[in-house]
Amino acid sequence: MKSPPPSNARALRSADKLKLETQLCFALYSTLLGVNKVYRSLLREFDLTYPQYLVMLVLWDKDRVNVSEICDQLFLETTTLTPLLKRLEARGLIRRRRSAEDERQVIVSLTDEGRALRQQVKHVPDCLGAAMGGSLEEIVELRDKLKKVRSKLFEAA
Amino acid sequence: MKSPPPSNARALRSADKLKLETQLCFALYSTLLGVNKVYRSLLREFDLTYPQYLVMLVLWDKDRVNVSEICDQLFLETTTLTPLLKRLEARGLIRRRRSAEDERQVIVSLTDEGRALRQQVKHVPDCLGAAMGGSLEEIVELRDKLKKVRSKLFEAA
DNA sequence: TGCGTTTATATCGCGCGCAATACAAATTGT
DNA sequence: ACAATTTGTATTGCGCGCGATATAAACGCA
Repeated sequence: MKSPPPSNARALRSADKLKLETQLCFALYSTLLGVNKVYRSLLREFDLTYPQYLVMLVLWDKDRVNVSEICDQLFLETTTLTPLLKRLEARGLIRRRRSAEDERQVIVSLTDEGRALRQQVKHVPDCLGAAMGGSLEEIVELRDKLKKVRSKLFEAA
Repeated sequence: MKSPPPSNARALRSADKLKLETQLCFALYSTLLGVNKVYRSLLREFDLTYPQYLVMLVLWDKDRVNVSEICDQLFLETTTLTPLLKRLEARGLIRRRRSAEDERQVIVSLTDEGRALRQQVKHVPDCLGAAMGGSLEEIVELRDKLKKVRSKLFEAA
């Protein structure tokens, strides 16, 4: 009713910026909670978590990569990936072996079961597209805007 | 070079949909990793995590709410919030008391220290805006598109 | 009144996600 | 050749985030 207009019509008052609905970051955060929720129900039958599924995506694209290359592609730390990879190995989807050329490196490769899984999950991206709604154009646009924000964030941090 | 064009020029082949760079979900996931990274460095001095900060945002907007109302606003489960709230209480920022009217409810309220913290962090949203770049219009547009995706995801799951 | 159901919160177990730290292999500089 | 540095991975500790489960309070209804 009597809310005073800010001096600059495009700016927000400090109090408004502290509101949840205003914040892009919270929209991102809460949307990802929804993404995880959907992936959980989709990947449940394969006994996979979403981060594990992401590692499989990396390997299906390029087999036999070392740990730090997976780190780089997924924006994750070794600390996160080492135990995750061990679980994938225990599950029988991947193998981990020290490189012969460079003993420091651990080469991650797909097992036959890991390779075979690809066919079973190939419908998953479509399931998510359906769950999120929107046209292909909208999805591509949103994705590329996020990538831009992501690169800004990682160079800022 | 010799990649066969799909029957529908706007559609993607199943193999391409399984690539990381193609996926909107991974863009979301990895962008949030960047968001968390920036928030960690910003909130470090206040000894706050990002989810804890979100709870404070809820309380600064409306003091004296029960746990499930915080759950609803943050899209989180009680399971996540109960221990988080205990940590905030141990840190001296909030109080937790059983409601007198309904003994099942736990009413969460700000301490003086919790209320005072608001002034100290009010620059944080601007810091993130700067870290993410982009105009206010772009941010608002991206935020609202994410909200739309979020509502779809939660009704799908 | 009494009994089944719903609601609100809590406990437990597990898998991320990262900072701090450790350590061995590889590389570099002298 | 050897010491210092860098690189690649692993270990530990802690805070989410949620499914499965538990429990007490409130409610509904015969």
